Amino acid sequence: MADKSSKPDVPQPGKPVRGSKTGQPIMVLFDLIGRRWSMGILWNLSDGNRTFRDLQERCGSASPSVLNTRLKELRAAGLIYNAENGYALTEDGRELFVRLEPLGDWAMDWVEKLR
Amino acid sequence: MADKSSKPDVPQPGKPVRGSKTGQPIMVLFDLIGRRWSMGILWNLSDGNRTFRDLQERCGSASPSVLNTRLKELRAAGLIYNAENGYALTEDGRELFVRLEPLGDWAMDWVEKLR
DNA sequence: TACTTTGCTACGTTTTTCGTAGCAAGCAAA
DNA sequence: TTTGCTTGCTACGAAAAACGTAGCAAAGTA
Repeated sequence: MADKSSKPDVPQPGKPVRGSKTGQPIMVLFDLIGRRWSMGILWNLSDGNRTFRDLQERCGSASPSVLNTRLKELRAAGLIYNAENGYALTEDGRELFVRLEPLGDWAMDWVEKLR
Repeated sequence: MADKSSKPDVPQPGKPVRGSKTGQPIMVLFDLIGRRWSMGILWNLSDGNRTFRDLQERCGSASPSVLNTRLKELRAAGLIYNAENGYALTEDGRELFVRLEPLGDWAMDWVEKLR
């Protein structure tokens, strides 16, 4: 594994790999969680551990390869870890989730309004 | 393969174009804002109107084409609008930002910890 | 032992994003 | 009026990311 000849794949957390050059913390965070499935993964881990397959189902159309990439990224960033019975949020991950949670209720109203 | 002469480009809000099949509101929202630059744009509009160029600078490496796409998406979703002096948050956009704001302080601590 | 589930990797194909290069419109001197 | 600047965007080829599917080793189950 870790074939360096073809894929860079997993970005290092803390360094703005790609994205905002400013280096502002919020932008570093956005660069990490502002990707497909990242927030969905965190959201789905919030109420208990989930296996890879669980997450695949809950994240609808995420292919196993991207899902795997996202999981590695989030793990490298210290937001999730590999528990015995699947993936789980770390303390940091839970803290982040707490800040994400209010989006849930708001999204309901917003989607409602759009229809 | 549909029409080749024009780009689909702008997804319709409210319909999970690509992404989560579940249709859960939060996933619809994540599908919109969980893309490169989306949250950064909202963040940068929070403290006043910004021109296209302003946003380009603040969003570091966003190319004008993606930036334009993101702006169209957010506008279609009713989160931003085209004011006389640049782009601005709508009422909904401001409401969303309020829920995003706590991430800023947390990100500072988090990035600090990572170093 | 054989079968199933799980967690992933490989890999070829689409989609997205990037990185320029324009270009029309507005403005502001000259 | 012409010239030159800035702004908001579009075009387009190239690179990177995401997709979809196949497949495989390990662990669990019958």
